[in-house]
Amino acid sequence: MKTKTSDSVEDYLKTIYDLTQNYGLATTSKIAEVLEVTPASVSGMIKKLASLQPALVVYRKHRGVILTPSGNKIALEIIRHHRLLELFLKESLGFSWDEVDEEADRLEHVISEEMEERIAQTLGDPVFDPHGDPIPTKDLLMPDHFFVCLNELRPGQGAIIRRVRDTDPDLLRYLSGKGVIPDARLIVIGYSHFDENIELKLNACEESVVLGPKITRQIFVEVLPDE
Amino acid sequence: MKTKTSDSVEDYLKTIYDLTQNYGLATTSKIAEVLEVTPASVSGMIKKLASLQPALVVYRKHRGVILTPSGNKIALEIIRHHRLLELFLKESLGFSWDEVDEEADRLEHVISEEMEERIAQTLGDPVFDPHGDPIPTKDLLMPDHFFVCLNELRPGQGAIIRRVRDTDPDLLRYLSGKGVIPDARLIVIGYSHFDENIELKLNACEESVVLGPKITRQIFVEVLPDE
DNA sequence: ACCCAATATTAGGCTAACCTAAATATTAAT
DNA sequence: ATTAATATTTAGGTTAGCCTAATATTGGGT
Repeated sequence: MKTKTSDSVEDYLKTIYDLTQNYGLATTSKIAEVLEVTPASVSGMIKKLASLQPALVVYRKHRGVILTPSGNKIALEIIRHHRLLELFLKESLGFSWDEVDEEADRLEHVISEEMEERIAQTLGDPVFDPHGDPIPTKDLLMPDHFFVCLNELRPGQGAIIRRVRDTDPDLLRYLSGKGVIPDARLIVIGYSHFDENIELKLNACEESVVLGPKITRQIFVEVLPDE
Repeated sequence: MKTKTSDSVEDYLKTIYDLTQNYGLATTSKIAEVLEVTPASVSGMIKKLASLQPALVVYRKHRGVILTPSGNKIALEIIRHHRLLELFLKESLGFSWDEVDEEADRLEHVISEEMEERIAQTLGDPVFDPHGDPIPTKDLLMPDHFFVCLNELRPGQGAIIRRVRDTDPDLLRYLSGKGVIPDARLIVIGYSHFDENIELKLNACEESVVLGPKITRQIFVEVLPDE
């Protein structure tokens, strides 16, 4: 009977997956920053992950790290847990979207296969979590998602928000206060190429909003055809 | 900012609470058996718990251990988590009563105050978990429960099952198969003082059941007045 | 091409929680 | 009251995952 991978290892694999997807590559210092440990600890753990049987990562010193198929599988299992839990906490217990990430970060390591399955069934095998992040299927395939990054839009373009890829509760509360949430319809009404600010008019709100690139790079939309 | 007590410490405190309640006293070897560690490990941990500031247990060598008020408080917090979770898993996710203990054992350490609160609200501040074990209130008072142990009943007496105080999934499945579950109505139809076996006729079942003392000592009932 | 700043790695230690084996205390039985 | 059996504690060791400080590598700017 193979013993369960530790919470810590699961956290590293999930982080490497996320950074690789959203950042292009997973570096020692980025991992350290996300997990709130020192770079030295990351070096040590990565070396260990690379030398496990089977290896969970491929490691070239000073070059960053990528997941092996085994590592990827575990990462996707945890990410499925995490995203199912986020949606479950929101739908079944009434959590708000800025609170679910933190709670799911702890629960993701301890739920059984059976609980995962029951949650998925209760929610009707959902494809997106409350932030619009895709939920891996039961056989660990990541659903395709073809959304456009909000920072690519220009004045005149209409769109529907599909994904807000950030976990900072303060930011999420700020955004939902302005109506910037998944499924909201908007039109871009301004752009400044100096600071890359984008001004939006949400259908559901009177006031327009100006968002900087740090935020717009985390938001993905479905572009609507011109009227 | 006081740092969270470890899962391990929480497990010890919960176990000491349970053994003290159900067994009279918590000995090193009983704790070791429940937690599936060696008695040597228990000795070590108990010494540590007793020397913490504030102490969580009072320890007299070779005499067993009891909880201090601080230790009791933490134990009750975990037991509240555990029992709320058991009921939640059964009511909201459709788990059966023999599965919930194991799942709750892992979840109890990681849910936030807020999640505890939301679960309690969703369930309407319940007083008993699926096995009939009382759930401590939000301010950590253990509800009174005046039930009689099934092994004290004799032929002719009627009763309603209120609590089945066991966590073994096999036993729980066996009992529910025979109709022996909380809220079931029964009449005692036989007793043997040689082996302390008690024979029951459940209202809901055709067949009668004979249960040995090891089982009847774990079952508590509300005795019905004579007809 | 060189050097410096940024990034990453190694070396050496610490702590929590477990283990085994040996020593000691308690209890029950003669 | 002694002894054997049982229960408990101590001594010493392991492992995972973290830390700090020291060292090494890389890559951009001149």
